[in-house]
Amino acid sequence: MATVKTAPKTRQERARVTREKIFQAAIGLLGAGGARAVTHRAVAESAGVSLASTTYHFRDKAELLAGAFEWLMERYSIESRGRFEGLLKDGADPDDLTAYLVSISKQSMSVPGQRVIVCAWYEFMLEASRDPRLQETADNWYVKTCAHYEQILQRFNSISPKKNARRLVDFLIGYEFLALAVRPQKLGRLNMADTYARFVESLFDGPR
Amino acid sequence: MATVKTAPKTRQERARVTREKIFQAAIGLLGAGGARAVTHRAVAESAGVSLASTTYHFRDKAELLAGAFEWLMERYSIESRGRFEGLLKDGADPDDLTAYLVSISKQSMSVPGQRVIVCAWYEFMLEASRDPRLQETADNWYVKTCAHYEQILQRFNSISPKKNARRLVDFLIGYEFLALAVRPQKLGRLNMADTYARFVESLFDGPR
DNA sequence: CGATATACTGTACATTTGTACCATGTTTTG
DNA sequence: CAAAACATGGTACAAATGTACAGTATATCG
Repeated sequence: MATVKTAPKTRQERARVTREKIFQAAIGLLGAGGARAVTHRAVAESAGVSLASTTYHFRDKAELLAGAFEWLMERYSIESRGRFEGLLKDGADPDDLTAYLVSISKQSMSVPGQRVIVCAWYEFMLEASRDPRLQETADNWYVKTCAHYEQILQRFNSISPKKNARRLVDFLIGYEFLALAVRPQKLGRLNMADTYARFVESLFDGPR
Repeated sequence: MATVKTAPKTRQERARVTREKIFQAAIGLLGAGGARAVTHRAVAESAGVSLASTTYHFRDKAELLAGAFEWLMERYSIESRGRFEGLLKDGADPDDLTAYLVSISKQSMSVPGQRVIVCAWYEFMLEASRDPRLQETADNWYVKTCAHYEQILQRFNSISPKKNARRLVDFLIGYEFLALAVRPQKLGRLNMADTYARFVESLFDGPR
C-alpha cells in the first residue's frame, strides 16, 4: 500500500497519461464542434487538467493538434489490427471481408463516442491538406491502409489487388463521409451490407 | 453616361453583389485556411467591404456560413449542369460518363482556385453533420446529385441504377477527398482515367 | 422635391483566446 | 538527504474576435 490511488508510479508515465488525456479531449472537441471548438481552455477543462498544462506539454496549438492526430492514427490502427488479422487466416473468403467492413462501419456510425472520433478524423485529414505538419501522418495512414487491404485482396486472388485496394479504401471513405454528413432518414439509406457486398464482388470480377 | 462606373443600377442588385462578394470571400478563406480562418474581419478585407457590412447582411457568422454554403451548392450545380446535359444525348455511352468524371476531377484538383473551393465544400459538409442549418443543403445536394447520375445510368441500361448511382457518388467523394488530403507524389497516384473507367465498368456488370 | 428606407461605414466594447510568467509540490538524482 | 529537474496550477495580459451602435450617403417613393 505504498502507492495510493490509481496514479501511475513514474513521473514520465504520469506525463504521458496527461498528454493522452489532452489528446482525447482535443479529439472529442474537434469531432463534436469542429476546429473552432478546440481552444486551450476547452481542452483543459474537458481533459480535467489546468490551462497551463496544455501549453506546457505542447509548444502551441498546432503542435497539440499534430500530436493528437498522430496519436489517433496510431490508436486507430492498433484497434483495427486485431479484427484484421482474422481475414488472413486460412479459410477466410471475400464474404468475411464484407462482414469486416460492415462491422467497422456500423461501429463508426452508430456508437456515439466512435462517431465523434470519426468526425475528428475527417477534420484532421482536411487540415492535413493545408498543414505540412499533418501531411506525413495522413500519407502514412493511406499507404498503410491500402497495403493492408492489398494483402487481403491478394490472399483472395483478386485481379490487380493494388488498384483494387485503393478503389476499396476510396469507396469506404466516401461512403462513410456521406453517411456522416447526410441525414439518412431524409433519403432512405440503402442496406449497408448489400452495398458493401456488391462492391467487394466488383473487386473480383471484370477485366484488368 | 448617366450611370458611371461599373456599379449595378438598382439598390437591391448592389446588395446582392455585396452578399456574393462576401460569400466568395468566406468560401475562399474556409477552403484555404479552415474554419478558424473565417473571421468577420478576414472576410470583410478579402471581399473588399467594411467590417460592418458582414454583420449588416447577416445576423451572425453562422448565418453567413449557411448562406455561403447554399450559394456554393447552387453555383456548383448550375456550372456542372451544362456539361451534364451532353451525357443525356442520343449516342452517348458509358465512356462519355468516364470522360465526364475525369474532366470534372481534373479541374477540381489541378485548377488552383477550384481546389480551394472543393476544400471549402468538404469543410461545409463536415460542418453540416453538426449544424442543423446546413443539413438541409447537404441533404439536397446528395439527393439531387444521385438523381442526376441515376438518370444517366438508367439511360445506359445499368442494372439497378439507383443503387449504382449512390455507389458512384460515394466513390467519387472518397476518391476526391483522399486526393486532396494525401500527397500524390508520396505514393504514386494511379491513373485517374483508368480508375474511373474500371469503376464505371463495374456499374454495368455483375448481379443485382 | 421632400421624406423615408436602405446599404454601408467607422468605431467602440465586452469576451474570448493564445501564451507567458511565477509559484508549488513532487519526483528524480547525485 | 539535499538539490535539481519536472509536471502542474494560478494568474496575467496583449491581441483577436463577435457584435452592437450611431452616423452617412444614396436610392426609392409618395
